[in-house]
Amino acid sequence: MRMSREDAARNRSRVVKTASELFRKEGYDGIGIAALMKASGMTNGAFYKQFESKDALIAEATAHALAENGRAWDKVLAKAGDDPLGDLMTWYLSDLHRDRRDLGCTFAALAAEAPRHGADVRQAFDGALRQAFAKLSAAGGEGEDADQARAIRQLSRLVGALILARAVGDPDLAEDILAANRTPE
Amino acid sequence: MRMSREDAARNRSRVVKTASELFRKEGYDGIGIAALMKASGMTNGAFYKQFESKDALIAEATAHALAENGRAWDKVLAKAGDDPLGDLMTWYLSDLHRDRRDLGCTFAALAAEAPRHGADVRQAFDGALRQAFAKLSAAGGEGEDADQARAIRQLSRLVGALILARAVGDPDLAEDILAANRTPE
DNA sequence: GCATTTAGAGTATGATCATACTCCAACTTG
DNA sequence: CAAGTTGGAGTATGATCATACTCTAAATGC
Repeated sequence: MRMSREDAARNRSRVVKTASELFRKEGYDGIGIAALMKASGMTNGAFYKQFESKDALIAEATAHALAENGRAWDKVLAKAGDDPLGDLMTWYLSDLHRDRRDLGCTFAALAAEAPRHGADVRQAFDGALRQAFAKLSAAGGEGEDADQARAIRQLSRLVGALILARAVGDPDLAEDILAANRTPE
Repeated sequence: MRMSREDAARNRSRVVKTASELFRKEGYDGIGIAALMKASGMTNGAFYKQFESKDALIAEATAHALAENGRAWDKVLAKAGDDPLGDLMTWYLSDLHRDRRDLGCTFAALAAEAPRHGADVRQAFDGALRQAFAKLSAAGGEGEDADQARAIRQLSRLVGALILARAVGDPDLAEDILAANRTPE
């Protein structure tokens, strides 16, 4: 039965949001259209009225997740004290962030799968990465926005640390990895 | 038709080796038993004579890949000059390594998928990570084997950098990420 | 307010998934 | 050399995959 334009748009957004969380949690290949639509409160029949293909949803959900991550960074930086970089790292390397892949950093959750996907997905990573570098650079202070290379190193380290801490079986080792990385350089 | 014990063992090893490469390239969910066996020169019918399940192969192939990576590190360190850490980083962050996911670092290729898999897979990562930390610590010199935390930071950064460089669409950005990380601290 | 459009449900498609059989030639064991 | 064993081929299973239909009630456009 037909919905109003508003309802339909709301439903569509819900699918993108649900997909952005389930892809982060289960991987792009780990969740199918039927399960995705069910988790969004609809049936598979509705999917192709809203999206061209699963690949199209992957691109859109990835961009959505990356934008949401960017807003989360801004929020942390907005309420940061006199050491914004330290606050950002503490938050990023928290146990909570380690345990919530579905709502956490998309770089850590999905960047490793990006090489197997289309140009639109990769370009979303390009843009989000450049923004993250800029924010880290600004938060670092010292050389103002000067040292982009240092920001690149810092983000690389954060992403690697979160991925490794999540991969590990021994919780103590996971904690060691996070703790060792809670330092600016 | 039955093979000799030796032939059967050789076939089994070939499946593990092929799987270790194809899992790294396509992800654990990105390749099926039939395709895997075909790539190993056999048919799916033979698979369950050698392996308990796909999960069992995942654990074995992951351990194999990690062990092979360890040997590659040893080889690089063995022929290193007076800056073993620098040589290791240059090799790890090379364009060649970025482009060959199938033969490259298993941390970068599969650690992001490990949280969705069994204890045996995660434990393989535990052991391989501890070995990598020890090798980095030794290669770093200075405080001898003292500073494990620094080794953890270095590996986190290497793994993150390789993942991000592979994810990106713009080749210049990928190169910037690799270049910025070719520095010891 | 009637004709047209459409979002979503329901269902069908053929491919591929992991797993489980049967069958048999050739190996191993005695 | 005969009997017993087994690795691999071939094939079958039922589930799930992405995608594509039909149908219908309700929203929109005139």
